[in-house]
Amino acid sequence: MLINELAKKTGISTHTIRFYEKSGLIEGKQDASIKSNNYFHYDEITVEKLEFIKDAKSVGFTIKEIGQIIDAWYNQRYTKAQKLEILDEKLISLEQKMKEVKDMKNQLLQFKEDVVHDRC
Amino acid sequence: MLINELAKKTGISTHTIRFYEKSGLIEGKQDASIKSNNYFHYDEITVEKLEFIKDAKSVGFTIKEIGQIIDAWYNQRYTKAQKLEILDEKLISLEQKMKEVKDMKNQLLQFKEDVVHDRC
DNA sequence: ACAAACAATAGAGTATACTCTAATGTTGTA
DNA sequence: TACAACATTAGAGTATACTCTATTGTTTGT
Repeated sequence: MLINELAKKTGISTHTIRFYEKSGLIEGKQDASIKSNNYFHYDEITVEKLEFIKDAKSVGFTIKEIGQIIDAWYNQRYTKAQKLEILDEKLISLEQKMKEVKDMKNQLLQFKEDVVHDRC
Repeated sequence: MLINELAKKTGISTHTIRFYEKSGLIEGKQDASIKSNNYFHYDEITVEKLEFIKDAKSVGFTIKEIGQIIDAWYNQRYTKAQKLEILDEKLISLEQKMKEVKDMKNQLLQFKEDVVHDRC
């Protein structure tokens, strides 16, 4: 599929898709047999990657971190051990994030208590 | 205390503290009785606020959102109902974030499985 | 044939959140 | 009293992650 279809399928703008491509997160293929244009073609894996990027961004991973995770999955240049190391590292940071969110939740609940009982 | 002591106590640079002050998150007081300088003085509440800002930033709240939460706690201009509304809204977004983090954790665990079983 | 829709590229612009520099004035200590 | 350490303000610079504009070329439907 071409970039417009990809954008519609994922809800991510063509501009942002091109930005992600420049950032190395996804990769389209140009069809050498078509000489009249240099349009990029995208596959279902790219759709999957973009969906993953959306989720990963919302939990606070940076473009760089998302790139590492995608590589840990799709890139053949890494060994199994390297891939697992990257994924374990990200899992640890998610555990940390989970704890931070829980603590913040308790903090806000405490704030609510304080408001209710006029302690602020 | 002056800004340098505040910076040391919180581990936040004087530059960043001033940035937070300009952003309306904290507020120092100038002592009118001292005419020779216009130094700002900070209290323990400000220390508390800065500690909170650190935690709130790490869970992904923006400066604007942190400002709302701080106001919900310390600002007298809001009614009790308004304060509770703000806090409830942030609590909901934390629940959402918790779910996203959990889902991402499962996704990464799945990636690990795929790596281990050579499915990528 | 031709206009509307779509494609690529380069580069400029925006928002957020700092981070640093420069200029200038104040305080504390040897 | 010199001078290092600290204070303020204004404004410039940086990093991240987009977002938009302009230009040029291609494809498709009437």
